[in-house]
Amino acid sequence: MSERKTFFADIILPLAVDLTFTYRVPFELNDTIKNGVRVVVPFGKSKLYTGIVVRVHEEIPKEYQAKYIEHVLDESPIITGKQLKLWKWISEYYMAPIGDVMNAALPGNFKLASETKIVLHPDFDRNYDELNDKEYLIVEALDVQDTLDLKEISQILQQKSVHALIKKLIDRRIVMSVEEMRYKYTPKTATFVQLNSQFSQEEVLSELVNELEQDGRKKKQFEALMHYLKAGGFAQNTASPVRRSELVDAGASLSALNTLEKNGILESLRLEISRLNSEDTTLTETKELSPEQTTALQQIRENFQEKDVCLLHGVTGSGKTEIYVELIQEQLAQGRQVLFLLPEIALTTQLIDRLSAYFGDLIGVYHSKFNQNERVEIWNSVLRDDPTKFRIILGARSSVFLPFKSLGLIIVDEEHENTFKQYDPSPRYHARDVSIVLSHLHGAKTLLGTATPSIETYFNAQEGKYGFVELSKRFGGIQMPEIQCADLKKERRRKTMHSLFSSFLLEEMKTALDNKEQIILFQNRRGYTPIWICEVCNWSPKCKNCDVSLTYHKHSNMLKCHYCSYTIPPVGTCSNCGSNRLHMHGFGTEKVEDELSLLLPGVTISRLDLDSTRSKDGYQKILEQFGKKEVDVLVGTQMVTKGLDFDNVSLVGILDADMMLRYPDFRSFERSFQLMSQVAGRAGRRNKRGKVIIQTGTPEHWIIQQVMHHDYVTMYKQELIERKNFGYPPYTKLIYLTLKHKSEQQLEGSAADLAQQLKAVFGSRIIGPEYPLVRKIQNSYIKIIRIKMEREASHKKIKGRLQEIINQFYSSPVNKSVRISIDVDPV
DNA sequence: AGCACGCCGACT
DNA sequence: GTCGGCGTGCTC
Repeated sequence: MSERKTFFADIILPLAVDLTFTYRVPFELNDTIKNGVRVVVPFGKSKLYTGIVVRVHEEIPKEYQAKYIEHVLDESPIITGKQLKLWKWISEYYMAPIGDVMNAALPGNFKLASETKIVLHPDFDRNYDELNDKEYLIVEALDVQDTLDLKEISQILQQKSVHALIKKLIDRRIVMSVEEMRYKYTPKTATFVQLNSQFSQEEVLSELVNELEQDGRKKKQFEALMHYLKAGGFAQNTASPVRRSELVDAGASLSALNTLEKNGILESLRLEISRLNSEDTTLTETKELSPEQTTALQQIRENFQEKDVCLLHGVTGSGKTEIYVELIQEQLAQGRQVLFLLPEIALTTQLIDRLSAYFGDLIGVYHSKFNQNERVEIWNSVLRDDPTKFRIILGARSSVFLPFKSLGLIIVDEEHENTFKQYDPSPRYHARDVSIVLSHLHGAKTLLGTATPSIETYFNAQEGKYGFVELSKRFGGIQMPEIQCADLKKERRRKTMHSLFSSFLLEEMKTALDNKEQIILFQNRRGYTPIWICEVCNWSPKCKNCDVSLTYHKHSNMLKCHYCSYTIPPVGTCSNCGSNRLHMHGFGTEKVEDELSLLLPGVTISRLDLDSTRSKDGYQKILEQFGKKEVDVLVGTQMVTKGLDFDNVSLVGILDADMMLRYPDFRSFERSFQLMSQVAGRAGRRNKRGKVIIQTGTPEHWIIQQVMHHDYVTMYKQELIERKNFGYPPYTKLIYLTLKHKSEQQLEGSAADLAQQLKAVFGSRIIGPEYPLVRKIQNSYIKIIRIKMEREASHKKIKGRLQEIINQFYSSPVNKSVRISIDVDPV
C-alpha cells in the first residue's frame, strides 16, 4: 500500500463556489487519505481551509500546479458516501454551490479553519536549544501572546510563506493549531459513587445498613447510603453507579458521603456523561392505541409495503404522536435509526418531553441553538451508529445532514410548515423534500404528518404517489372546537367595536374568564406593525436604507427598520407638511395587550412573539407561566399556533383574519386555512368543547367557511381549481430569480435583459421582472423574475439551460455587479 | 469568502 | 504628481 504513487484529491471547500479543488497528496498521507475525511489545505495566498475529500485519483491537473494537502484531520471518514450523494443532489436540485451545501451540513466547529491559530503544544518541554532563530521567535511570541495566526507569524518572521515552518513545529509537537485542540472533542464527565464490591452480597450489605442505623452518630451516613441505594436501583439488585451531585440534590449530606468513601463503603469514580440529557427521565410505558389509531398504524404499514412516502392526515388531537411512537419502536427493534423532523419552534416544547418519556437517552435533539460540542457529540454517535445512544434524532431541518448509517424511517411532523424551507443563506432547500431523497438513499420510509397538509403533499397523496392515511377523530372522543365569526363590518356599522375587539369576542372572553378558563388571542404580525403616520398628508417616517416605513417599538421608544435595524427617535412633526398631527397606525401584539388591559382590568396578559421571546428562555418561561395558569390571556403571533397543548384553554380569538387572506401570494389562502385551523386546535381539551371566534369583515369567504366546518378536503378541492387556473403548484414547479443592485436604472436594465434572454428560451413560462412589495432593502433595489415550468417537464434540463443563460448574462460586463439568487420551489 | 490587482477621483 | 476608493477576478 505504501507504494510511492502520486495521488490527487478533489476537495470541497466551504466557499460559495460550485467546484471542487484538486490538491496533491503528500506520500506520507497516501494511506490516510480517504473520501469523506477532513483535510486542511492552503488556499490563496495565506489562508488555510478545512475541506472534505470527495475523490482520490491519479489524474495530474494540467492547467495548474496543485498544492499539497497540509493535514488530514480524521482517521476515518466523518462524511459518508450517502451524505456526499445527498449533498450533490441538493446542490443540483436547488442550484446551490456545493460549498454552500457543505457549510450548511457541517456543525460549525468541524470547519472553521480559515483563521488558523497556533498555540504552544502542551507537551513542549521548553527546550529552546533545539530551535533555530525563526522557531525561537515564534515560540517566544507564543509565550507572551498565547495564540498567533498565520498573518501575525508572517509579520514576525518578515516572510510570506510560513506553512512549511509551522508544519515542522507541529510535527515536532512544539506548537499545535487551535482547531486541533478544538477538534479533540472532550467528553463531559462527572463524579459517580458506587458501592464497594465487598458489600455486594445481600447479607453483608444488610449488616452494614443495620450497623449504621443503630449508631446514632452515623445517622447522616445511614441516610446518605439509603439515598444511594434508592437511586442505584437496589430494589432490583443492580449495583449501578449514581451521580454524586444527584445524591446531594436528593438530600444526602456531602460530608457523610465523604465519610462513607473514606471508610471504603462507597467508592467514587469518574464517568462520561451526555451533555444532552443530563436529568434522567423515567420511561413511560406505551399507551394503548385507540381502535382508530390501530387501524391507521396498520394502514401506514401497508402503504409502506409499496410506497416510500406516506401522508398521515390527522386532525389536531387525533393522537399522531402515539402512532409515531409505535413506528419508531419497530425501527429500533430492527436496529435502525430514526429521524424525526420538526419545525424549529416546536422543538422547544412539549413533544420533546413526551418522546423523551418513551425513549429516554435514545433521543438526541439536534438544532442550531445547541452548542457545538453537543452537536458534535450527536454527529459522532450517529456516525458510529452507536447502538446505545441517539437512535432517534429529533431535529429541525438541518438534521437531514447528519451522517446516518442505518436510517429506517423519517417522520416529518407538521409537514406543511414552511420553516422547513431554508431561504437564507443558500442552499435554499426544503427539508421535507430532502428527507424523501435521504430516505430513498437508505431504503428507508418517510412519514409526513399534519392536520393541514400542504396542497402539494395532499395532491401527491391523491395522485397515488404517496400513501395516504387519515385520522379524522380526536383522541378520547374530544369534540372539534366550535368556530364562529364576529362580523366586523356589522359591528363597525353598529358601533359595537371596542377598539380592536368585537363585542362578541369580548363577551365570550368575559364568560371564559368568569369560568376561570384561559384564552389565546392570535394576531398575525404581518402587515400589522405599528407605524407613525401624518393625519394631514399620510406621510410616515421611512428607513433611509430600505423602502419601508419604520415601525414603532414601544419598549425602547424608538422607530426601527425591520430589514436593516436602522433606528431613530420618534419624530414630532411631519417632514412633508410640517404638521404635528402624527398618530399611530396599525397594531401589533403589544397594542393588543395594551388595549386589552384597559378593557378587562385586572386580567393577567402575556405576550408571545419575537420581541418577548428574544431572551434565551423567554419562550419557555412564558409557556410555563401560562401552563401553570398564572396568566389568563396569551396574546401571540404564529408562535401560538405551534404544538402547544394546554388543557384549560376554552377560547381562541383570531383578531383579524382578513389581513392573512389579503396577502398577495398564491399561497395566502392555503396558509390562512392552516394558521386558523392550527390555532383553533388549541381550544378545548379534555372535558369541554372549545370555542373559536374569528374576527373578519368577510365571514362568507370560502376559506373562512371551510375553517369553520373543519373541512380540509373542500378547501383543498377549491384551492386546487384556483391553482390549475392560474398555473401554480402543484400543477407547475416554480423557480424565482431575485436580482439585486444598488442602482435602480442598472437593475431595471439588467433585469429586462435577463428576462428577455429567458423568454427567448422559455417563452411564457417567464413572468416579470417585477418589483416585490419591498423594493429596496439595505440600499439595494430588488426585482424578481419567476419561472413557471410544467410539472412533468425535466427540471434537470431546465435548470441546466437556466444556468447557461445566467452565465451568459454575467459574461456581459454591464451585468457583472448584479447579484442573482435562485430559489427553487419557493414557499 | 477573502484578497490582490486595477482603474478613477481628491489630496500633500 | 500620489493615496486609496471599490469593482472584478481568482483561488487547486
